[in-house]
Amino acid sequence: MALPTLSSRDKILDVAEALFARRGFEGVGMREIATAAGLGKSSLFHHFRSKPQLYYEVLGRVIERLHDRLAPVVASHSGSIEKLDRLIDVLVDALAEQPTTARLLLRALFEEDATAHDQLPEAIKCEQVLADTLEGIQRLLREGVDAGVFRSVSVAHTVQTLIGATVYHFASGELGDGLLGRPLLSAEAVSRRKEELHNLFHHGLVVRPA
Amino acid sequence: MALPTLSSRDKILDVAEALFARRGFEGVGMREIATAAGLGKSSLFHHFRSKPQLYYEVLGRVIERLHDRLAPVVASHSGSIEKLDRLIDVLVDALAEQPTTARLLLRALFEEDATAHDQLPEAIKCEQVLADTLEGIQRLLREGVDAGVFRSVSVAHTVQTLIGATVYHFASGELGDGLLGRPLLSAEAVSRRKEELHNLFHHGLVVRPA
DNA sequence: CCATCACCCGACCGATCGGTCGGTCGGTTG
DNA sequence: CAACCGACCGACCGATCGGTCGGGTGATGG
Repeated sequence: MALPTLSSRDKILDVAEALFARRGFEGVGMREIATAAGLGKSSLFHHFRSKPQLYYEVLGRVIERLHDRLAPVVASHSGSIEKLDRLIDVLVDALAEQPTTARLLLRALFEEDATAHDQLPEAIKCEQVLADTLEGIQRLLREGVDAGVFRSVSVAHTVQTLIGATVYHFASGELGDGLLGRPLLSAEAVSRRKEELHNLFHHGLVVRPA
Repeated sequence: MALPTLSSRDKILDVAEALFARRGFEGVGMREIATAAGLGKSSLFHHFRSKPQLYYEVLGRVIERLHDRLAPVVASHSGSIEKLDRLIDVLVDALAEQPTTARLLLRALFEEDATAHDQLPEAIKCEQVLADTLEGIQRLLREGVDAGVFRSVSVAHTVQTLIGATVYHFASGELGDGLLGRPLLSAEAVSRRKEELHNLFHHGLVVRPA
């Protein structure tokens, strides 16, 4: 475990990410973040202008991490089915590796900005990268529909289904099959989830009558 | 619009439901709820013991409303496929009719209880009814799998997919197809969503090669 | 006519919120 | 040596948090 004495700024971002993921923007105080990072509260404001700015910096990191993994998939030159399968795999992998991602992303996707933080440059960039990522997925689906490989669907609806089925799955308790409560992010569980989604999108749930 | 001068208690519950759905437990103050209900803050504490108690009373109403609509479906004596279809229809209808339901439910499903509210009797009842509802859906799926009508799946995973695909859809902005931003809860949009889900679970997304 | 009651309110409480201020410390620079 | 610097901190600010308290009001009923 090489701990290269990571800078205070990164340390703050890390603990803030964990806390915001768990309890949301309003549920976490700056003092709590500071003590969790081993600093005084005032020191946070040396590195970040305000609480919203810190929040969106955290969120931006998360969204960008995800974007960087998804972008090559949607930009690749394979067939629509393989692209969809790879998208599911990469998405599930990314969400499983960092448990904070799903929760922060889910909050970002459905939560309203109580106070108008939208003018923050960090918030604007977040929204931009996120929109870009989602639009990439839409394009992937649209291509498949145009090529006749996918059924004619509302791609917007399908994206939401895909997001809901993945992000929500990892954001919620991940109850697992029989092993209630256990964290259960084993490689086996992850590949099981991928298989479920592959099958659902390939064949649906209902067994073919013939 | 018959306004039967609904009791202050119900008025409080209504406005609190709307506010909690929008900004979550931590994001809403008692004073805001009070003024929105046309009362003084102290009056809230005449009807409800504490803020968590009010929150879980709100949540309980929502969950029970949903439970009451879903229970007859899972208890009915039709085939698994029809049951699934009806489940989707009823679920989508319920979420579309009251936009607060999806958001409150989503929060309840994935948010952690920051402070241990779990000892509240209202919270316990919430969790009970919710667990009962989810278990009913699991039973529905399990029956279908046992009867060979559904593919062999992890029913827990499938429930989460179903929840994610419906609850998340209505909790998020519901961007709609091309009409960005518009509320768009028209009957047409709702039945479109049902159709998408029916098709997904019946056939998947990929067009059959033969 | 008076007691009771549900209902409602303004004033207030201690705690905590995000954020500021003045200042200390250790490490470059010249 | 002095001058400067980023990192950090304790003390403090006004505002707001959930919650309490005592008292007011209007309808009810003996």
